[in-house]
Amino acid sequence: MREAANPSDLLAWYDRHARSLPWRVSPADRKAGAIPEPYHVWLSEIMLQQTTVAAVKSYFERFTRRWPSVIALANAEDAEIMAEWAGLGYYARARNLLKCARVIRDDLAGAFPRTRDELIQLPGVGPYTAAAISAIAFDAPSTVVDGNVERVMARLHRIETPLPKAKPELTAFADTLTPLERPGDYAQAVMDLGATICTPRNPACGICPWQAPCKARAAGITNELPRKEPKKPKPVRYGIAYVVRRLDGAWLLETRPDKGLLGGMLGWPGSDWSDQPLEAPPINAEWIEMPSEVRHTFTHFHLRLRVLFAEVALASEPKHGEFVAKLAPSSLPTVMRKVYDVVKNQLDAPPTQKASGAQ
DNA sequence: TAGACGTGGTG
DNA sequence: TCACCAAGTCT
Repeated sequence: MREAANPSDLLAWYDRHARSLPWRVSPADRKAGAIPEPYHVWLSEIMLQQTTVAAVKSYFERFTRRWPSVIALANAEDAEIMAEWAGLGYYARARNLLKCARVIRDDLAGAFPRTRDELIQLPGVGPYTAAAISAIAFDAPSTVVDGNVERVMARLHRIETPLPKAKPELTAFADTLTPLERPGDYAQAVMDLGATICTPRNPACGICPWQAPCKARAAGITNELPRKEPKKPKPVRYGIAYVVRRLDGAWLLETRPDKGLLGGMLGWPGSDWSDQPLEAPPINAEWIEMPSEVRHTFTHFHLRLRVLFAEVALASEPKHGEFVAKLAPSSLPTVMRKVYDVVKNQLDAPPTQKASGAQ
């Protein structure tokens, strides 16, 4: 007779195997009375939305070094935040991060709310993040349901309904397991289990603290769960990026509108990304097409960008955008940095023989 | 409610 | 090479 999954077994595993993360208070420190900074918990949770731990680490370090408190972050310029977020993706998160920080500064006396119901009203904070902050920062018995927890619950209970339809059922199962003791550690423990043991492919069932109660393991179908609805194919879109360098080395860039793709981020002027007619270049110039196009895949389409480059005189007046004297490529979203790289490589290449074959 | 919204690592 | 995937939210 199989025993039901026990939160204590998972917590005991977590005590031994918790990952050490820059924003985390270890189970040992927590038992000694340490409490995580709500600011750190909130910032890390926003960054971790649909984003891997490995990608988040350096961003978290840079943000907390530059803005040590939510007030400091609230006082930052929009452009500073967007530039520091560049490369992490889902830029609406950065815009909502600032909105949220300013709500906390202006309306909440600088303090994060403690309950799930209050937290979920903040910009950029949804059901998962509200539960995570209340559990991890305030040790409230909130049930966190992210992709990890969905996968763990689907396997533990052998839920064969495909996602996202199975979500309510999985949430209900997760709810029955959330303990009143150490709920903050428990929330992190389930997610660590999903990230390190109960992985999407080739889970390490042999060392799983919940292997005994796991129904998917008993049935030998761990690799098939959770089931998911088939994805729609991504269309290909085409466009042109116009890269203009002034003779003093300044680059012509524009800040994209807040709404939509790459909203609020710096980017090169360009055509729309579609099979539609092309927009006129942003300045009168002699255009040179770069030998390689830029390919980039977004969540819902593939993009192929032709890159046209021009060098212009100091007095040139662009039709739109503005010249940036000192461009930090790291402040560009990745697709725009790829465009920059193509131009930079071409400009740096030996003018005569580009295909030397050396090395 | 289903689609928009980024990116880098992985098998 | 390429589809899948990751600590989701918003509209």
